[in-house]
Amino acid sequence: MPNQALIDRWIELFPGLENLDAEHLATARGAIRFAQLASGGVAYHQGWECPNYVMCIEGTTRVFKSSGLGREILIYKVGAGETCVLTTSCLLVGGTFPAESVAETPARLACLPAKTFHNLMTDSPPFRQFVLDDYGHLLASMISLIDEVTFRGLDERLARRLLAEADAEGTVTKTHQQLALDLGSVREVVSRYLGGWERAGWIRTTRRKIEILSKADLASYRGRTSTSGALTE
Amino acid sequence: MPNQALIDRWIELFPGLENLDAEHLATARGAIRFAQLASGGVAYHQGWECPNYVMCIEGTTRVFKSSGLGREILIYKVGAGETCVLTTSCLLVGGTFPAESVAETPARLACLPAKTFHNLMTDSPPFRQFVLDDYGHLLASMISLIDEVTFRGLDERLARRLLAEADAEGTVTKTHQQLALDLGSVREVVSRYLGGWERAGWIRTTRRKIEILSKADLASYRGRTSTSGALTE
DNA sequence: GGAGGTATGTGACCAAAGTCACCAATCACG
DNA sequence: CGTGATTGGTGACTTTGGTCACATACCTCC
Repeated sequence: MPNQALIDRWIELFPGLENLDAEHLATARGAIRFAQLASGGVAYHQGWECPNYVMCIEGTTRVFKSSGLGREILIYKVGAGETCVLTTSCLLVGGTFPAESVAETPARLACLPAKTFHNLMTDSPPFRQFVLDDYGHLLASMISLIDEVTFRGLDERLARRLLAEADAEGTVTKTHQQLALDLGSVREVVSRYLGGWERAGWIRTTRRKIEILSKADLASYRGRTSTSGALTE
Repeated sequence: MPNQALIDRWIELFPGLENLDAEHLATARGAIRFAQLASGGVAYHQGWECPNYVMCIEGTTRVFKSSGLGREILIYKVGAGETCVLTTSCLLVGGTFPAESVAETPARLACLPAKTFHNLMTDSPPFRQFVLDDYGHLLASMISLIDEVTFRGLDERLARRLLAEADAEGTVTKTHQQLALDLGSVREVVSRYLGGWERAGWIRTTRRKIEILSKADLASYRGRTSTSGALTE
């Protein structure tokens, strides 16, 4: 894809950028670089320096924390039109990347060099707004992740995850192993719950694919733990 | 305490503010308000609007997420000289407070009204720097919390927590119940581990107090889970 | 110095989730 | 087709951590 086409696509995907004045937008256009990641390619390893502000143009990237072998937990995903918010944190504080980031599908990324990022943060209020909005949303989603991991059962989290991963037809194209990695658990446990739900007629599973038959049952599913109804009283 | 003394104390505690130019600092001084919280007083409830940027002058505040009754998990604490970073997020994104914030000891807070906060964010680069530095650190600490909750045993987390709460003499002045709430667990389990460590001679416990006798043992303690040594290889 | 509140110790039990060890499908590809 | 790799299914077992039910302590305050 020629560079000009990429720039157009980039601007189109991030409408927040249209509020920049001409001068700042020109600066951004001039400095932006594009990178292509194959599926499974590593965008960041834990501990890496963060030389760019990264926006995703195409494909998706998983950002996760990995344990001493075998287990991982998904922190968030970055899709087209979203930014890799952890890079923001690195850039702001000057630290290193605190997690792993790997392309889930082939991905194309727009990278704004740190220097340009900092200049724009200083000079352009709309750019600041653009960056900090995303950041705030990530924080909120991380708090809700902490809440889920601490207080909700794996079954409940799995149900949510299925709904989150489902496409428009209600199909999730993932292996049990991949779901387990998203949740910080292991395959056997995921398989067990899915098996139960299949027997209950809520889903149908085939190799690499899970069809959701009863969105409602999954959505209202609460592990035995739940007192959450009482919360709002 | 007279207002002037509070202002002095505030400026002293937040040296980052000294980089503001005279004009902006004067704006801040003019707008700042002080609030006093009794121990156990609520600074924020989940879902509240966030009308102020909050800095802590004295005492400490716990920011935690609470489950459907009885359980909580500590997200971070705010001590003198620190800011309540979640309020930053609320202010920047315009959302509501996503957790609870309660004074652990009597606390005095400096509050900068949202309007002044936004003006300073726009006009003063040093103020921005001041705010965003803190903001970035919170993300890193939340990721490490997610990691701990997901992959580490409660015993290991308890050991860390004791070390974190210990004063210079190695004494932790907290009840088992309070420790349990910090960790998102329950008293009985905490008591069990403490009992074991007391028998092992690592700590000595008395009512409301835990003395750490062997910092080294606690610090190197790893639940049975640990592959973490293998991580770095 | 007793009464009542607060904090802790503990045993018995249970449930959730991880581990281990297989086996059975399914698929890709030569 | 047939062989090997990937994926999923399942039973048996262990560990961790939460629940319940009490029994003590200890501390405060009249």
